[in-house]
Amino acid sequence: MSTRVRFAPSPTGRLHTGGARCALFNYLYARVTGGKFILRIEDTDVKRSSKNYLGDILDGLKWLGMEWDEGPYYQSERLAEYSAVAQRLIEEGLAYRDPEGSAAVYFKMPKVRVSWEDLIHGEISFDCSLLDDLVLIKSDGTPTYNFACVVDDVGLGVTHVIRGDDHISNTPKQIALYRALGKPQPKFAHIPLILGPDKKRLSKRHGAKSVLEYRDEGILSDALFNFLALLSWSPGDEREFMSRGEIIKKFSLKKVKKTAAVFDYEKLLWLNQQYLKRLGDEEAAEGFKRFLPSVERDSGFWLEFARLYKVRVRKFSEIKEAADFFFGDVKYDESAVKEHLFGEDKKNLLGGLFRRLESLQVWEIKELERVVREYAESGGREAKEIIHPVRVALTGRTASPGLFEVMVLLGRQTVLERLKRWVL
RNA sequence: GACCCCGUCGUCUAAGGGUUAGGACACGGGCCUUUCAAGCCCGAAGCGCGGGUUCGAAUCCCGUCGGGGUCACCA
Repeated sequence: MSTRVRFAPSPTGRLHTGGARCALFNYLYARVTGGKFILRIEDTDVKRSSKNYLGDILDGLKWLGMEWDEGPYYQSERLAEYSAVAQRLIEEGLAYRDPEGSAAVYFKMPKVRVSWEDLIHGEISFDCSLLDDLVLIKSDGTPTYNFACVVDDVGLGVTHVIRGDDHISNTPKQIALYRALGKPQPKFAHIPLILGPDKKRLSKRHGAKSVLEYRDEGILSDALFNFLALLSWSPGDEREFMSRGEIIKKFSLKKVKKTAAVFDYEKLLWLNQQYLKRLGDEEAAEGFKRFLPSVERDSGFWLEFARLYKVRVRKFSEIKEAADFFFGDVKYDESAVKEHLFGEDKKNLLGGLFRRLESLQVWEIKELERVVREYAESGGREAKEIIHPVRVALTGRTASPGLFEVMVLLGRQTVLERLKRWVL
């Protein structure tokens, strides 16, 4: 029988990191087993559900490249089914109506010990006599989570329930329901939660943002996919930088750890940079442009710009700060100016170079480098003694891509203009 | 509090009865170099604790401590 797994988010919030990782493991398991990845929307809480959240979830899944094979199914469209099943349980004497007279239906919790062989944790057992009778149908006629979940997992023929550890305590209740329904229970795999730096469950504060926010700050889909896969799972060897194909090929629930993982944003950035620097110049340029003012530059500029910067930032959004001097006037860093541009000597130095550059016909990397080095030599100086001040004059800072590349990208006019400010 | 789950460098992890406990991020140092990155090299850093079992325990068992999760007519 082929595997059927599902991701069943509730549209009461955006697709955050934890949800995305849960979806990912389901997705990977479906792909590695050649089964189906089903999407079900648990929208029975009408008051808290919203169209915006739903959109965020669907867009997030698509952006991460986790296309579902079936669905989305909506629980809000299956209310009649839940009522019918509840009715049947009442008739069989396994459930009863609210004695107070509301429309609520309760399940008679069997006072037995249940256990299951969890695919991640091994045997887990729980004494159901500790549990109260379970509300199946609320007084407003809508089903509760545990009930709708079981009815739908049965209806959709779900074979493996892969979900967060926080559902372990729901599992005994659901197993009791499967038994009452006379249906075989699926395999359960409870995957560890993702924790924040404070070792608490990931919250808004640190990382539980929508996956779309990662997209919007210039994290690559491939990188987040790769990073999420590595939380509580590893292929067993020492590989970390892996394509989707490799991950799908290697994924196995057996290699999923039992321990919760702390979400390390720094490592995500590192992984993202690994992807970024391997990007083609054209693609990288498009990514950078999203965070830059829209200015007219030819494609030659953008390709070179991307080539220089894709190894210097960890995510696209960092370009705004890193390369601001290309797209507006320079913001001079005070201490850099103080160190490299103060004094008569520096001004004379730059003045001499300014005159040589002014008369230069060819504005190319090699030629510029030749001129600067010759100029330095003629004055008995090391090249860096002139390169550093020029860099500060042109970029306002002490760190930038190679100076001659920068000079070419900036263009003759801008270079001479900025240099002139420090001459006299 | 009750119940359930879980403890390997700061973090992500590998190995799992006999290894100098391996890798990665971050951190420190070096090389390269016009600076910054990238890259390469080196370094510091870990089996929560206590008992067993065993010739031998990070690994198995028990306890303890610590962390997390769940205890809704929310999902």
